Amino acid sequence: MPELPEVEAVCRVVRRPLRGRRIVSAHVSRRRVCAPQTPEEFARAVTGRRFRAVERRGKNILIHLDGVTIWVHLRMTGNLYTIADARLRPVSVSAHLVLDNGRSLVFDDPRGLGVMRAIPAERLARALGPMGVDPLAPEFTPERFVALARSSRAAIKLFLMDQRRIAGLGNIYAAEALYCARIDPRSIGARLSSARLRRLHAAIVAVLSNAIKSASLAYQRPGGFAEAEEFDPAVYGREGLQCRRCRGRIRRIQQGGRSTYFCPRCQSGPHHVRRADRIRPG
DNA sequence: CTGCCCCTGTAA
DNA sequence: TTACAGGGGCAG
Repeated sequence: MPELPEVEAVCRVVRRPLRGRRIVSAHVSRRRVCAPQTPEEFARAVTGRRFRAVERRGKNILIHLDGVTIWVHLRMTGNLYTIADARLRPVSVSAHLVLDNGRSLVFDDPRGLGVMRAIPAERLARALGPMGVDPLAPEFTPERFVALARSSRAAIKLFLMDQRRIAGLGNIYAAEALYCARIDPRSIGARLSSARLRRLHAAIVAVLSNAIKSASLAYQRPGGFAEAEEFDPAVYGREGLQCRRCRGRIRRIQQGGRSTYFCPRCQSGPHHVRRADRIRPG
């Protein structure tokens, strides 16, 4: 379930119980989670090391030990938390680390799509691959955003979700930000005015900051944030329902193989490229 | 760009 | 039973 706000919440929650602790042992119950490393290699790489810092970059969690970083990506259903007794861990746990105070850090992931790998410090940047600017970092300025968006010929929602451009926006908050800024998700970035793009920039920051607040509050107990979720989307998952702003009807379309929700009445655009606008090849 | 894959759970 | 799910990587 996690997008940037939930990943940030996970980091905040896990920071305190890990502070100063050492890893006594590591156990992988789903080989895929640390592939292409073997569970043995993973365990060897992290056992005995001490926690130094927990950092978020986009939707990635970096748990820095001395000399090695545990790279965690929660994907769709991953969750990270500590429990008092590893024997009480749920069956959906992909891996767990036993700490020197007896507690355990568990990577709970029902769908098993998540990733937890040990990366030596010198190989970290390469392992993470090309990553865009984090929308909550100071470098995420309106100017930078406008320039980025202006250079994109993709539909604006796909652009927002491209982690190589902006790291951290996912399907929910991309849709919510576009709704907030009243921009049609099918709009082409390069064709949007800088005024509208600046509005979108502000919307992204506002939507994410707000979501972090509710995610941090909601995510306090093991078991996940799903049931505690207080955040109620304006468009996401509301197909057929009434728009709260204009009483239009929320629509669902497909973009990049995923659902996009928006209000066709109050989210307008320079629209997706129409046939008539295209220049004939040849 | 699209479609398919990874995997499991849930709802219609 | 099918469709869909807030992730991303890959092939075509």
